Amino acid sequence: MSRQLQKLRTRRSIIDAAFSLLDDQRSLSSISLREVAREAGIAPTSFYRHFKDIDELGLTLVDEAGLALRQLMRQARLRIASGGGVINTSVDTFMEFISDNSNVFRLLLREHTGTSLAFRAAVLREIQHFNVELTDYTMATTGLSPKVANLQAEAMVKLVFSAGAEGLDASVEQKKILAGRLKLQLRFIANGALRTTVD
Amino acid sequence: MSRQLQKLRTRRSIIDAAFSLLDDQRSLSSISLREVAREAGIAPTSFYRHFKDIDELGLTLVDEAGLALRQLMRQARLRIASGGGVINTSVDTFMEFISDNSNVFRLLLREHTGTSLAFRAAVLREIQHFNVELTDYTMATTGLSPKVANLQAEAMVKLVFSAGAEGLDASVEQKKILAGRLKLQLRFIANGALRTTVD
DNA sequence: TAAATTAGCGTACAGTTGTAAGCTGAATAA
DNA sequence: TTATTCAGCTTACAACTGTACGCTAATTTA
Repeated sequence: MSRQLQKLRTRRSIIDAAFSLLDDQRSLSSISLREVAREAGIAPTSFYRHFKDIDELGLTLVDEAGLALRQLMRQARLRIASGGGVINTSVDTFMEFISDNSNVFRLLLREHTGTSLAFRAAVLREIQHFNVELTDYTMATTGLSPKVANLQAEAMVKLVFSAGAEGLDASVEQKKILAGRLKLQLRFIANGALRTTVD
Repeated sequence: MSRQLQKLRTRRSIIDAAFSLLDDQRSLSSISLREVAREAGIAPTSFYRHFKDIDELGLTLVDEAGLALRQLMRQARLRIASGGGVINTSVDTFMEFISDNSNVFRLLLREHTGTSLAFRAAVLREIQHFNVELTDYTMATTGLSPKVANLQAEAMVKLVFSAGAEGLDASVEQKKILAGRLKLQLRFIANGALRTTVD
């Protein structure tokens, strides 16, 4: 087998090993290099052939998680096009995502308020993507001013992420209730933004 | 000096030591018993005379942090009584709090999404206090239905905490901007809740 | 084919961790 | 006064950490 390909595969197995360790009891700052290496089936020192640090691996994981979320958004946009309502479709898509990729979302959630400045910044960048896209969408569909559209988008993204956090630990029925409540809260904001005078 | 008193003092110095270690780079799960003991000026094993675990200390810290926040709310209520608007006064009081007690708020924020189920539950209880009190207040002052009042309160608390998180890393000017934006977003919700039909 | 590169390994070390065991001296109780 | 209690200490140990160093074997290059 080609050397390059093998290296890529090992790298992937390190990344996968790390994700699998990030359950609801572990965070990036609490997994050790040796533990990741063990899970990936390599010697501790071999780790360094792929990443300078555990931190470099961490940033890679945040990037991958952000990418997965952005792909989710594209998917949601497709579903919106085929009817169902923006809020409904977006919330449902999002809730599906956190159920199917709980460790991925958990990583973003955890590191958003975590102990590493670099990780926090990386997660914030990903969230900013959401804010920008939702702001643009809002301006295009409602004609709200940039300022109001941005405030609305930011508030909505915060509520969605916050509900997602609750959803991680919730049962299926609880998630349904949660999604219903979230949709109403988002409508509050949408309706309120239309009628609130700014400045 | 009395033995009892001395024990209480040592206990306090352990708690204070722990809080002082919880800066923006450390969380409960990353501070060690030995480190806390070192900071408190006692031998590592003496720690056990006061707490069974590092976890027991952690729960104590969360309780103290929650208490501090509840005291803050009382203070805010007093200020509201003397005029200025509910949202304005509450946000300003809250922002002052996170500036003056950043490590206390950071603890709640961190453990809210942290790796310990017990800590997450403890923080959630504290947040629930906020939701309940704000729900009651909203029903009393606006006459909204319990359901809508609760949805509104929950959304508001989430936005406030989320803005608080951003405020921790922000400069004074940034905090002002943040507070202004938060106030507008809370008005969106307040206005929206009044006008959104539920069910 | 011969030489160079390199992914992965084994060994090793110093530093940290939690905590068990037992001692000491001072505050308290009798 | 004498006996008891107990907060805090010292010492000790096994488990774990990150990572430096040098070797091996196989792929890649010349």
